[in-house]
Amino acid sequence: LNERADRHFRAKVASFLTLRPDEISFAASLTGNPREFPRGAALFSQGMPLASSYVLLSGWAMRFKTLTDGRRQVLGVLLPGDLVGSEAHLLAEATATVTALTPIVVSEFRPATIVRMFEEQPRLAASLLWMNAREEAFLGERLLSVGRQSAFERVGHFFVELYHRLSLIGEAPGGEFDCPLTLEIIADAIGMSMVHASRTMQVLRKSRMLARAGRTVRILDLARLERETDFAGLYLGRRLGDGELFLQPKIDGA
Amino acid sequence: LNERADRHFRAKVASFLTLRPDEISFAASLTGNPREFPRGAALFSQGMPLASSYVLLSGWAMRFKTLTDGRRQVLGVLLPGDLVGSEAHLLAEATATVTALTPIVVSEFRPATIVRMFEEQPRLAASLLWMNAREEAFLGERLLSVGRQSAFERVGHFFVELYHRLSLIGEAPGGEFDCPLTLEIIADAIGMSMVHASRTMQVLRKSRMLARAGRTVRILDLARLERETDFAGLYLGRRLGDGELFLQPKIDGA
DNA sequence: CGTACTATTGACGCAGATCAAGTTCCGTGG
DNA sequence: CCACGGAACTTGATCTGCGTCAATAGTACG
Repeated sequence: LNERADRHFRAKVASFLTLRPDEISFAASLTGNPREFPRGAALFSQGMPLASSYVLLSGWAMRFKTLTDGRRQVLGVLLPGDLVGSEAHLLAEATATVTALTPIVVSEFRPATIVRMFEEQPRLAASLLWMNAREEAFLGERLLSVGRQSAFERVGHFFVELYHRLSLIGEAPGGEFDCPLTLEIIADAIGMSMVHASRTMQVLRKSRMLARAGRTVRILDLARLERETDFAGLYLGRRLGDGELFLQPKIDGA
Repeated sequence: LNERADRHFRAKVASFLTLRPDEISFAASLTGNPREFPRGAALFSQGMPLASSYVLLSGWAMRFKTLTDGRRQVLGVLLPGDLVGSEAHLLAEATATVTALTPIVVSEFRPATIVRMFEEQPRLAASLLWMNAREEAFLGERLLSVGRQSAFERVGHFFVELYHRLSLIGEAPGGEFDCPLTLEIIADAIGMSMVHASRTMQVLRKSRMLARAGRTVRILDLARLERETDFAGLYLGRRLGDGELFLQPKIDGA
């Protein structure tokens, strides 16, 4: 049960570096101690000091911020294998709220584990930095989209990114996936109103690129969608070789 | 000359942890090898593989992304002491372009230096993660602002953040600072048109909160500006104690 | 089988984009 | 020292993408 769930996390780390046996066992200590949360539960909230970090083992969650009058911006959707809240230990408090979008299973671990990792497993520590860099790249893409794209482009771009991330963990066979996001959440992720998001989804449907019926989303024309939304790729990065800690660039600077 | 410039970087790291002598000398190896770029020069570009990372020693730079038709989104402004491009080694390529907004001095270092840091100086490696987390927090704030705030709030919020960051490095005495950003750049940072940014600046000026004359910006009423733009703080985090690597939270999770 | 989400549709209004002329501010060279 | 040319900025007029409001209709679940 837990065995299958933590596969996603290890697969994610392994997409960055080839794990050695000792590293696999250390990584396992991050994905032990499973814990469940019901749909709607908050793992932690904006402004709160944080006691633990989590690996999301199964289910979906989202990270969002709110203004004092209630306006909300979804910063990102968290999928199985994603690390949650590791950055909030470094800052004094959580800068965003994380809530479960479906019933979820997470693995909780204490900051002390990260400390040990930095001291004993530098390669795993580097992969933490890598995950962080990846998150930041997603945020940058979203900011570009929200700041400079039309409603049509924003919606399309959002779903293309989601599709690619789900594909990586084998959750979008045949371009179709189960999507527990409501229109309101989608709207809050791309910075527009729910009403307009609804109308824009219909344009996408009518132009035969993307269909959403109930919780099922189907990508109808990926190539066109990527072209018309200026989708640039997932920025996953190259894999790390067996011995190396960081990527050795091909071009050497003086 | 270089001595004074690298103070900012060390001060920044030191705001996270108290550097030990060996750590200071290691950090110095990051700020050696200074190199100059003229205004407008690109350190690296979106899509390019990266050979080096940089510490910005003096001057301003910006990080931005563009869509294929030329629309531009500024992701952030880089100030003295900031780390530039460390994440791009982990991903295959730079996800944004970085250009100099003034003549700048940077210190260039090779990825191998980061590797050594992870192996020999875990506390410094952790501070790298901290800087990354801080960057991500800024990006999240910006996304909230661009996605959910009015033009007035966005402009105000942008300058309040800038003011606080400059204050930390002692570059905004008396609420006044030199700002080499053009209106067009400001507009591209907050996702609006230059014309509207211009009009909005005038509203801020007339309401006696913020004035911008030539390259000089003066914060006239910080408290009101922070309140009306829902500014939440800089998320700098607590300082690390002498022995510890990561923050030990006060509340212990099970 | 009602109560509460979630989504759709239409009407209307406005914040902010776009277009088009200026104007001011420089740095540069004559 | 002044004239010139190009940034950077301002101002006004007009337009439109998207927000807001409001009513309706599925859907899901207890």
